[in-house]
Amino acid sequence: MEQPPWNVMVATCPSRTSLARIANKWTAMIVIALTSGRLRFGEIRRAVDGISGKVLADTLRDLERDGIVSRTAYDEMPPRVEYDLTPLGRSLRGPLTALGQWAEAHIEEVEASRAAYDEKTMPEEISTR
Amino acid sequence: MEQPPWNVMVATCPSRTSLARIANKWTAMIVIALTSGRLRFGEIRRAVDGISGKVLADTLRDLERDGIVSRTAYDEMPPRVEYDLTPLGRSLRGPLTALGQWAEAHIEEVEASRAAYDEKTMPEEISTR
DNA sequence: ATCTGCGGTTACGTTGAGGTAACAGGTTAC
DNA sequence: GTAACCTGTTACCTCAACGTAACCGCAGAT
Repeated sequence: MEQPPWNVMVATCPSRTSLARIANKWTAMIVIALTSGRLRFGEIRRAVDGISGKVLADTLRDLERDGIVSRTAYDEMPPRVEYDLTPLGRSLRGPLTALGQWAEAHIEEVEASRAAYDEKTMPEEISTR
Repeated sequence: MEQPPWNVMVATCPSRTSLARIANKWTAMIVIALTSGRLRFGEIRRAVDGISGKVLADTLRDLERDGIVSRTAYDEMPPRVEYDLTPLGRSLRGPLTALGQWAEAHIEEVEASRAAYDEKTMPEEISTR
């Protein structure tokens, strides 16, 4: 395999648009949700607590367009559509679940750091306890 | 290690704010840039091509607040400030560099998928109606 | 001394992401 | 029949992220 000329650190490189798509909280949560298998729209919406229908629809469309997620619409009534990770999308599970687990594992450290930072930079007013 | 009660899939869980911070294109690129070692503000700005001074300053401040990046200001003239990954930040290098490499490695697949998607969904010409 | 240049930061205006709520359309209940 | 309901999508409006450009403070040049 040749070394590709693509470089996300170059502003005009197309790979940066791809990085922007995958380095995104909604993308991360949707991919994490789909890790356990294919899901319907409503199921993803319930799995990714707090996501609005619009954002979910938009993000899924972008992910489908980029070949990360597959969309299968069944012509029945009421309408049913199932989403799944493509092989390409499955290759993202590792890094993205790692980010999710990192956020959960280190939130206490992060919050402690935030408290120390705020204490140091802001005059002591609220909190103090 | 006990299993933490934190869960990024729950909208109100504090870990989600942390996920939002790290699942971000600017964060990813800055961490990638700092992977090779500590850098000054201007050096990061040159490394992360196209980032504006404001966004770089804001993102670095947030990363410092979260304990991911350390900031060392030298009291000399002209002013000099160096940024480095903390141990916590170093634990992000793996997943974030993986995302960067993914973007570079799969951009051709992604672009092909986009082209196919656009071809399929958009008619050749705009149907004037 | 004043002028110029650079590193880091901040004020302001614009754009685009995201939330709200209504919609399409078929199926069931009446 | 039609009225209510369910799934996925879309129109509209708000607000925060982002880029532009000016700013601040001092060193070195003139």
